[in-house]
Amino acid sequence: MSIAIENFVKAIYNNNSHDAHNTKPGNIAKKLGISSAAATDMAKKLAAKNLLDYEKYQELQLTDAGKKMALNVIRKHRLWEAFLFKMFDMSLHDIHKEAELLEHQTSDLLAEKISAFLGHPKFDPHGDPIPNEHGEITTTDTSIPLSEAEAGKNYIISRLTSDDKEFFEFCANQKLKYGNEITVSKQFQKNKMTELSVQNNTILLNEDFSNLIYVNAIN
Amino acid sequence: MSIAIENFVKAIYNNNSHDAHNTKPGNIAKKLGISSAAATDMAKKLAAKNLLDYEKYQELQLTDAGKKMALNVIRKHRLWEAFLFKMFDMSLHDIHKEAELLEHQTSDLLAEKISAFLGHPKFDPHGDPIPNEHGEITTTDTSIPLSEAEAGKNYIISRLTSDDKEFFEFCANQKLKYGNEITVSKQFQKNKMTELSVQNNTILLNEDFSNLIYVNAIN
DNA sequence: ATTAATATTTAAGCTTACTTAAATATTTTT
DNA sequence: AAAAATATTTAAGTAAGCTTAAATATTAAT
Repeated sequence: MSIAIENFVKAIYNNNSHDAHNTKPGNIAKKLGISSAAATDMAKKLAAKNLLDYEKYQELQLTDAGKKMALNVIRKHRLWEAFLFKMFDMSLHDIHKEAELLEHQTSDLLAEKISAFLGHPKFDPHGDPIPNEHGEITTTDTSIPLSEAEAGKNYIISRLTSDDKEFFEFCANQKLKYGNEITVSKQFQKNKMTELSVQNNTILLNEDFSNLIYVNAIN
Repeated sequence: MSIAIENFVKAIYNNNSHDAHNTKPGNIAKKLGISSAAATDMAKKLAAKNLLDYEKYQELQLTDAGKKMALNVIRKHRLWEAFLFKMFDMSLHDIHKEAELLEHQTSDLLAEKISAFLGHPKFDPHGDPIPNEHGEITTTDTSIPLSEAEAGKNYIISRLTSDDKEFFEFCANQKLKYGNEITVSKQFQKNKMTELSVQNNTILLNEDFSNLIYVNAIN
């Protein structure tokens, strides 16, 4: 299957994985940087290939085959991220961009070699789960966005969910990394800011950023 | 530039690098597995982009820009080969196939990271020279095909010039690896066979294979 | 030096993956 | 519930990268 098709099913899967209501052609088109017309066209073509269900004006729904394809690409993406992160001194954003390209040109064999080399990791450097070779995600995610965390409690950063360069640069500078421990000191209700401390730094986050950072409470 | 274009200039460069007379559209077409008509079309298009000189019925000649592009792709190919060879237990043939895909999806930045990690190697696992980041090959090749080696002399294997799976499997089994020392025991003139020994094995090669293995004499 | 065999080029056509513009349907607002 | 705003779909068209078949040129053989 082509790169365009792989990116299409991946975009649907990613848009669909948490909430489930932004997979109309227009949403996917925006994510991929193509026109809505192109997305509608592609949706029809992929429906014919049995990768998704298409009904006019409805949300696009991946079939099992479509999900499997998406998860296979996502697996390769996240394995590359984990691998490049371990091997080279590169920013999360640069790593993401490389993985975005390499994911489509990686055999299942090479993916397995990378996975084995890394000890079959369950998460990538953003904390996103890595599907196994059968396209299954075996971990259950109990994390919540930082915007919903409770003041006075401690958390571990479990996911950084963004592709944005500025976001990653900010996180890197402020030690907001996957696996790091933080303490939420205050949630400002009116202006929706979150105050927290990491490694003796106090940081104030607006809602945009605190929604992109997922955390797990420490018992 | 597209993958098709990168492969096209690469094929011309490779066909042209030793001898210089098999770069007509038909030769390139055969190498790329496309029709001659498609190759002629592409040649005209690339001439318009100033990547090569095209004259009807003549050999295709890369311009400086075309050579630079070819060498940039070849650099990435050979860096990937060296990297995968070092990191993973994979056959030379499999490594070649992966590199053939990855070479087109690798930023200059990542290529530099790989090169630095490997200590800026000058050769890939086949013994082919790795161009530097400016597209220059700084090593001079004094090797000769094994078919032209002298009986009774010792040599170091300097290049294995093939993409063929059977060839690589044979070489791997017979310890015919880049850098290994061999002794040529006899050249059979009539049937063009070469007899040699590697690590206490005696091997008889036909012309097909002895032309693909390049060696350097040991003083 | 013709003829025969090959190779290259031209021409017409196809598929993929887009585009823009217009038509149509859905959603939101009032 | 109708009007306004928004989104989706349809239609027509484009560029890249191929194909096959026919025309033309080159190369090899007699």
